[in-house]
Amino acid sequence: MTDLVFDPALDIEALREAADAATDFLRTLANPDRLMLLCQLSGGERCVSELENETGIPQPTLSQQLAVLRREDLVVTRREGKQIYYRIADPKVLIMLGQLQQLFCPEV
Amino acid sequence: MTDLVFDPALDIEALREAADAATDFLRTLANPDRLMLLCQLSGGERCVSELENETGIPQPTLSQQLAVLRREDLVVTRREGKQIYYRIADPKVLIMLGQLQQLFCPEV
DNA sequence: CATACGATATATATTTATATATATTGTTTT
DNA sequence: AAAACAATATATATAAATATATATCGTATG
Repeated sequence: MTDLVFDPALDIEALREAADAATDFLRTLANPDRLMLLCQLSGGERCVSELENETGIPQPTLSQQLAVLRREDLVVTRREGKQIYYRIADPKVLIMLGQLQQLFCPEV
Repeated sequence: MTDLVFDPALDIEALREAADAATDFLRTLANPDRLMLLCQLSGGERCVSELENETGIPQPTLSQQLAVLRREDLVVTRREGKQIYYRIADPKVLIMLGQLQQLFCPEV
């Protein structure tokens, strides 16, 4: 019998609240387009047209998915002339990307 | 400028494949009921009625969400008389639960 | 003011969640 | 062994959320 990963002292309502917060976060990552965008942004900020070239995601889809990431405060933007640059704003994203890479990109 | 979390040598098609696999996994976890069930199971196997008592999730919902976890091979079952016992079958689940606990249950 | 860049709106399709009812499997009692 | 009961699974219907494509709009720059 392994140890509990979640402490039993964390009662059921507390667990449910934590689970709600965690699933909000997970749902936001759980889309291939958004996950790829975050991977690109993990290497530093990018403007929309750069992301479009790097990922091949069509612009309106890109814009919609970036809006989701903005709404969840996972990224922030900065305007420079006509370009809008995106960067990761939540450190949890980088932690989770590192973990996912270990689990799903073992060869790297 | 931080380092890329994902190696650039991982070209875009490879990245997309990894992203697809990762998002399948994330989507399965990205539901409060399923996440709570996995948290309970992280402490060792449980039968359905135990899970029902511990989580308060109504039985048909429980059974449906457990079916999702089975279909994705995240859990396996064992019958003992009338009871069916569930346990975690994929080590990635435990790793991810530990990570989520660090990110979302800092007080524990 | 024309053009480039990006955001927003709308429509449609697909997926996922939730509730209720019913079926299946196994156990216990007679 | 048949009947009654308990545990779990499945089916069906409906509602809600999400994804995807297309079209349109706004803003900044040259």
